[in-house]
Amino acid sequence: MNKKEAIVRAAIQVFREQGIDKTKISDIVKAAGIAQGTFYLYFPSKLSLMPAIAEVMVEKTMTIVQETVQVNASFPVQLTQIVDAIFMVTRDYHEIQALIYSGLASTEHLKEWETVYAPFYNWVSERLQEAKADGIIRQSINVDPTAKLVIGLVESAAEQIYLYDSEQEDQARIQKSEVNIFLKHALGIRE
Amino acid sequence: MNKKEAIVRAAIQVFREQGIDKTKISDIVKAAGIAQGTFYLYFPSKLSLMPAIAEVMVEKTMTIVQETVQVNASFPVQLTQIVDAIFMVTRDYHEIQALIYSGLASTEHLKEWETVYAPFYNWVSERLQEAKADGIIRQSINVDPTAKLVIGLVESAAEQIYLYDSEQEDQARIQKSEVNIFLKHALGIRE
Amino acid sequence: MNKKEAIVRAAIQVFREQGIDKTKISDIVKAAGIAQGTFYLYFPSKLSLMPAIAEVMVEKTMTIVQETVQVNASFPVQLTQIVDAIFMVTRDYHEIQALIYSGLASTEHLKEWETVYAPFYNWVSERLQEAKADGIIRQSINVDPTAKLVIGLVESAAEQIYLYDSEQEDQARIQKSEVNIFLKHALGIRE
Amino acid sequence: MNKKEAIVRAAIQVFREQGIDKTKISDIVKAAGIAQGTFYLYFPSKLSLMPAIAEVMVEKTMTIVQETVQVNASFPVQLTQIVDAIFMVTRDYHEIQALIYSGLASTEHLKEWETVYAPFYNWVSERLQEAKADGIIRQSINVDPTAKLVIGLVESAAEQIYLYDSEQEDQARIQKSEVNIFLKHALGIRE
DNA sequence: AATGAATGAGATTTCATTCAT
DNA sequence: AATGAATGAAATCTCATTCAT
Repeated sequence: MNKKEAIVRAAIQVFREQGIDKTKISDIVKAAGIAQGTFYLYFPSKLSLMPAIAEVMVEKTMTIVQETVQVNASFPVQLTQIVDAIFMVTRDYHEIQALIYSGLASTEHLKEWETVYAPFYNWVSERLQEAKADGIIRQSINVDPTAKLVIGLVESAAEQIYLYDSEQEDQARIQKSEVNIFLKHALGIRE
Repeated sequence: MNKKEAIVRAAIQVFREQGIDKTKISDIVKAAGIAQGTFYLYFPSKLSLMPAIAEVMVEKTMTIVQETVQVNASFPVQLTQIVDAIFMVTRDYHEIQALIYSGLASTEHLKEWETVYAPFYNWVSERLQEAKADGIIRQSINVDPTAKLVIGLVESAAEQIYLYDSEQEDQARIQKSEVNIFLKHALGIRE
Repeated sequence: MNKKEAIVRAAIQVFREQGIDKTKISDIVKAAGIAQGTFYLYFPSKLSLMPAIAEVMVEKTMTIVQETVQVNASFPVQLTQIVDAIFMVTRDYHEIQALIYSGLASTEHLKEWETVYAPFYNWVSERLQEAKADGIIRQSINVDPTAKLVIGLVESAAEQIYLYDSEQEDQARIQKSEVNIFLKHALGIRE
Repeated sequence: MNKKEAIVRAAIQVFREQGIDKTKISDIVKAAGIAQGTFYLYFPSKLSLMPAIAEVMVEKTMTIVQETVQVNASFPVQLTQIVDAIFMVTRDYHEIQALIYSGLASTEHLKEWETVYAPFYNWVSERLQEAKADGIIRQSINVDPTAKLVIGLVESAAEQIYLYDSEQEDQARIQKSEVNIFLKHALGIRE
């Protein structure tokens, strides 16, 4: 069994349950079923876990997105699917997103953050590029920065709902609909 | 002199300088010029400062926004001014925003958060309402949820820039321009 | 209203509820309905309360004893009444007795202790003196030390019961009966 | 080397020297020769030491009693030896007895107290049983409750002397003599 | 006499980290 | 590689006491 992976898994679980600040290394090792000292064979500190956690989270995000978004669907449909996917990830992992955010921010691991998140930005960027090439969205769009804006917009919209309560599916449906309309206009979608 | 206020002021300052994790209560009281025990007269812990800090931050935001946005300007101009203002606040206080976010999230003060942010949401909502009444933006807009989307979008765009480095004015200018165009289409602004 | 008395009353109440160690001066003043600083106008410290509390306790004890013991009763009857009275006091105030004991012990107020308890010792001593004069108990008895032994014996017997639970009336009845027989022989009572 | 035992040993020593109130945990760990944090590995607080201390104290008492009381001596002689032993223990450890008493009383460890004291009660009870079988004491005696009365009587008599001053050997001799006579009659000893 | 906010020395407590096994 | 008891520096927190009002 891979101890490093066990540590990361356990950390995600414990962080979600009690927050990053209140979590002691001893909580993590207990959850991982390993000895206190073993932790230090793999990570020099609590914060150094963050990039590894971030990586796992981005993988999860990508998995959910790719499971949700149909390759052959039209761009407008794909866009609503992306929104669905991001809402889903936010609902299930918003505590982790927050802690990655503040955990990375409070260290010198910041540069790794961009690298880690890059695959998701790129993937959306590519979708936008295709849509632009197909003439489905306005031609004035710069795909790279716009991809980031879209992801930021949707994530923040989802957080506004799920920050308080992850059981808000009614609210979430309304918010998603608002986001879709907002995006349709922002991107100048022609149907 | 109001000690409670002094504590909050000092906490914001010290948190900005050294981050929330590295800040000891003793740093805060030193900066506030009060005795260690006095802190506990007003706050039971470091995290319980968060709602009070959030309140001050929203006040600061409102002040900057109202100083930046001209009352008589047209809505499109006001919108770019709102974007400028949010970027400004984010640049100067992104550490605080991050910590409010994770600080609130890791406690049970979540419900207070909506209340605290409400004035800002409302203010933008009113601007949108006026613009809608004047026929400047598309009539299909629901002003309340859209106000939240707009603020979330701009904040997340600003954070993408300033999270790494608050000296990125060139990058910021480009990002703001992207946001403005994005918003112009999203809101269906007619000039 | 007499503040000093209010403080002593409040202290007894709070000490009984939470023990001497866990009781802060702030708890006492809160219960007494006075300001923190006022305490120090009457007592220089928490432990300096002890002699005053002890005095009140001995008064209570004497009151109960004198209400229970009939002046005209024969000595053997009076003795069982004394046992009843001490059991009663111990049941209701054993926490206080313990804290007076340790409270006085941990200070330099020890000398006051003897003075404070003296009236009770003396009263029992007088009863023994009378009984001796009446030839009801053995003539070899030294009344003063024996009075102390009797009180010590009965108190310790009562504590053995009530230390754990003040609702032990069945157990208490048995124990009292044992004490009475023990004392009857110890004192050489002739009936 | 057993750290838990070292802590209890050190605590008894330091408590005797400076009293329970004035003793800091840091004093205990210093005396035990361990690190501050190690204390918390074994005990959550100063008061939680009490049951462990009580146990050691009862062991010490038993040891002294068994060293003092001669197995082949007649019961009357054994009884005076028991009195001697209890006076000795009280002289040397009255501070500890007081603190066990109030320390146990102020916590929820009360139930353990009976268990801890049981061996001593039983041992005296057995002596009484033998004496009763040998017809040396009155046949109406119930050995178990009487054992407790005897121990309580002697302890309280000893405390009356040594509470104030452990150098009172003259007083102690007189008091012991009083106790012996008192007991001789109470138990109906036939010589 | 009475108040109670403020104090700060000093206690408790935590927990990341080490290291002998 | 793995362990986990032990560490102790460094933090939090308490609360008796003061003192300006």
